[in-house]
Amino acid sequence: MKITKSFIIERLKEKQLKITPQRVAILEACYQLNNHPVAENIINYIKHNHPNISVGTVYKVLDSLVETNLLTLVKTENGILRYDPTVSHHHHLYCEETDRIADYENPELDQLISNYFKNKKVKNFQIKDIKLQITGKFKK
Amino acid sequence: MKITKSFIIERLKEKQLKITPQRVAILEACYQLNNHPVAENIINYIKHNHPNISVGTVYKVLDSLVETNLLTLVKTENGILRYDPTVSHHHHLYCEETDRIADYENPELDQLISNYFKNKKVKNFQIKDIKLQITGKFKK
DNA sequence: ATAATTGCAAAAGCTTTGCATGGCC
DNA sequence: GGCCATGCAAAGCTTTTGCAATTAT
Repeated sequence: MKITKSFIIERLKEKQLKITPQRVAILEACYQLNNHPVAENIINYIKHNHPNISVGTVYKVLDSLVETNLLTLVKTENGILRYDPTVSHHHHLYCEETDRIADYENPELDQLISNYFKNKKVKNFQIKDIKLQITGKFKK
Repeated sequence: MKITKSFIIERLKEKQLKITPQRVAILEACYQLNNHPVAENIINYIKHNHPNISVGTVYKVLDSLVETNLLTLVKTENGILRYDPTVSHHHHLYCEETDRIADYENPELDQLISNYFKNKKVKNFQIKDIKLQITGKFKK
């Protein structure tokens, strides 16, 4: 899927966010950077077009994009926030040797798990969503 | 399972770690605090017995406990490190309203998923481990 | 004895905040 | 024009680091 500027603007408009060059650039960067970027990755990526963008702005924009569900946060265990532009249901492949994280979609598997939990409830817990964190190695 | 001091010391010895009061207290705290504590929780918990323990020491000890696999890190999306004393294979229940995280074990489900991936490989990825992030609500 | 661990304090890293300025609708 | 977003810089919070003093084996 090719990410165009108008696609980005459409997403922002849907959420009634004002269209600013910074927001467009940041959301676009999240789509282009395919590795669930951290704030610094985004800043570097947009630096040539927005040399004066401030770190504070980037974090504020990211906050509002997460709040409006244009981005989601990725769970990690190293204490750095990473952002994911894919908001539809999917799982993550975590490389155990590098910091690479990839998306993984599999509706068939979702169905299997969902069916399993139709019969077997988790005690004292109401399930809303299940995501797999799949750890391993990417093949070269 | 009752956690005794000698149980803790046994775990440390298995990993050839020197037995210090700080290490014993910190590992014990991780077992007693049932909510995948952050460093601050641990410091508060052991404060009455170790009023002068230093923050730096706590982090260094936690590092070595993670390195020796006496603790694991929990994946979160808010950038704070949380520690888990259960190192055997298990999943996590994440409360969507609070920061509560609970362990969830289910060998039958593990089997189901493992069987599924025997036939259906993930492209360009060699799976080592699969954990579920189950989001939802704890029932009162 | 000696090698590792601790405490302390400083520094580092990431993120948030406040406020004046500027830009979008 | 009015309100919201941005830039800047300072502050905040969590975690790491270096080193001298202490402790476990």
